[in-house]
Amino acid sequence: MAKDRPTIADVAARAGVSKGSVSFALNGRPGLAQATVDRILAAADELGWRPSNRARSLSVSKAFALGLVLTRDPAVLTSDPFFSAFIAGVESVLSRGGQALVLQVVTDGEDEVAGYRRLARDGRVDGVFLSDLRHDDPRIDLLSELGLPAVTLNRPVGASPFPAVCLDDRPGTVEVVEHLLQLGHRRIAHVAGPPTFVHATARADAFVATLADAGLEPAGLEISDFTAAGGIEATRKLLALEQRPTAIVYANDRMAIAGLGAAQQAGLTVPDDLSIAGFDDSELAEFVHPGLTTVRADPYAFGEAAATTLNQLIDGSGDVADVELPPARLVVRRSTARLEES
Amino acid sequence: MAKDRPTIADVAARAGVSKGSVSFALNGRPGLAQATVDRILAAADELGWRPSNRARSLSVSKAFALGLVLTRDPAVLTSDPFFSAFIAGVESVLSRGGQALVLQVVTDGEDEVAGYRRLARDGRVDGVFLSDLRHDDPRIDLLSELGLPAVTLNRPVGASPFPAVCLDDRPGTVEVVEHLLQLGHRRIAHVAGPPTFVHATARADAFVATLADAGLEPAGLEISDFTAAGGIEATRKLLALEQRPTAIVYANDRMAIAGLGAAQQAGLTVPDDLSIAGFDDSELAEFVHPGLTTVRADPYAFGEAAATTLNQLIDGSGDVADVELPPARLVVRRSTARLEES
DNA sequence: GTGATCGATTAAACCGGTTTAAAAGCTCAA
DNA sequence: TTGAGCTTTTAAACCGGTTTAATCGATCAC
Repeated sequence: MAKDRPTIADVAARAGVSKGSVSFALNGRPGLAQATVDRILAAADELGWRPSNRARSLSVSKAFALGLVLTRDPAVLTSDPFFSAFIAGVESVLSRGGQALVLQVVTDGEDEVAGYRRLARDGRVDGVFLSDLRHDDPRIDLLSELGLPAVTLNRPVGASPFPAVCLDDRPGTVEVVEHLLQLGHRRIAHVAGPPTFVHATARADAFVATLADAGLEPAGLEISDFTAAGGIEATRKLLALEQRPTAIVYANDRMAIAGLGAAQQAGLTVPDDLSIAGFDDSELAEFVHPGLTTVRADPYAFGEAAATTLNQLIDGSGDVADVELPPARLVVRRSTARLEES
Repeated sequence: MAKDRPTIADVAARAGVSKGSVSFALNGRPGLAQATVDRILAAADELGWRPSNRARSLSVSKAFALGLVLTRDPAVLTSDPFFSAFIAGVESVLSRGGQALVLQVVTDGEDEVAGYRRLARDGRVDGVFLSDLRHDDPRIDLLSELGLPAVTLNRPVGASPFPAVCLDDRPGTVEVVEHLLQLGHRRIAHVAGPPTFVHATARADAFVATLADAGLEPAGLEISDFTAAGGIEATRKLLALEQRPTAIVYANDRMAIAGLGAAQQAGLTVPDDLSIAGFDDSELAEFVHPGLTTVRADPYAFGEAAATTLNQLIDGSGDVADVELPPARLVVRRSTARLEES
């Protein structure tokens, strides 16, 4: 009943030409008479012909798909608000072009390497996105070795053979700190992400540098892990300091929201006793109490740009330039306030 | 340099047999002498041969991939904690078997239909997961029409030609309500998800039924939308009631956490003035202040079971039975407390 | 010794496209 | 009239597997 879809041979028969001519016509190759091309296109249209990308895959050795490997600890049901929007952005590019996105969620570093190897070995994808860049990221060498094209989300620290699509974290961080300084804060602490991650150190460095520009030192610098649990712990440590900070800047919203809870549990009122700022502008940020001052990027646009760039690299006409996206910007809500003289 | 990978012809040459024999040996087909099979397998092993699933795809008309289409509003950078763990579970099954997961994140109903059509038309996947079931879900007919095998996550309300993998929401909801009743609450309200969703009504129905069993009526029933913003609004309405509820049960954590913020903003202390419970046990649930009483499922196992079942359906030997997973269970934290007589 | 039977193996077709090399048709010059 | 030089078209090989039908060789009955 589900009548077989027409193949290129059916189109050829209907147009009264050979398979080869049909292929030429469909791919816009020169060398065919215009009249013939028109006839073939009409025939294809009438039959409702669609290319089989299985067949195309085999003959042109392409997968017509891009890959994303996310390394996440499933015990912590972590789910970045970043990625659903990012993926939607990627999708918007792939759906034109008839490409697909292959996703892998793996739980540790070993699986991660295995995941990329598998994508390459099975020829599942024509290229991959490299997210959550780490210092001396082993994936860069791995992908070079595998010969798998890639685009890095933000710029790795060392040399990289891959184009980078960048959304700079630092201006947002600078804005947060300057915002707090303007509110009169002088004892400002930072809860950073794991220093293995480039974006964690970038934010921490921007934090320290901005304070330094104002002639200040961090009132505390806790290295944490981007999780809510880590945020709680780091916050407790900071609040236990002799000179308690009057403001804490977190490297992501998850830690900030957890830290907000920790501060409240410790009997502090936010923002009266303590100002708090996050990073990401996750959905909840707006709706916790008090609303979280944070930094907002545009992950959807990030996804679009990354997909476009990766496709350019794969279609491979020459070098592909890095792309610079508008940086994340400060969003002020109620969790930060003018320092009360006490 | 990147020497071409060995093909089945190379293996055949090395083992001194024909291509066909190699194919038989590798697929464990009977009819070959054991000695020959051993020789072929050894040759394949020595050459490091791996099947090309592009070629296999073409000749057996299978994609060796499963699909998941998520409909999410990217403006609300919603990201279910459910799905990253679910996907990791799916992945754990697919990685054995050499399959891949194709993910689409779409932003509205039209794109959703187009997404499934595209997956089917392009032969991208051999089957799909049907999540976030709706009443009279149009996707069931759509997929039947497309002839795309599917597994539903939980059971649709009407007839369905597809096997269902079920993780019952209701026992958890019943437990929440009973927990609150035991704490002495009598005015308990519910913030439900959109009634189009089966799981939203399932939770709401279980809520109402459990109260009814105790001879009570809901102290309020707000229909919301699973978002934080919706949770805020619903909470405000409930708190404005003449007879304010002493406890609110939310259909998910996101609304509950937002509701928590709203209650605090309204000057209430949770749980002293108001008990609050969520659903999902998202990461933040444990770390907001006070820690959120909620209901926890095992989305990783859900993913495993769904993938296994879908594969059984695709490999298609006979009917596939529905799968019943252990239901979600109550997790008690600090956001619910004994009702203080006032 | 001949033919039937059966197990092991192979050649070739096939999946649905792309691509190459050759052929066919046409124009034009010598 | 021949053929050189184009443009247009086609046949066939190819991508790397699977599958079918045929073949080969050995065993067995008669």
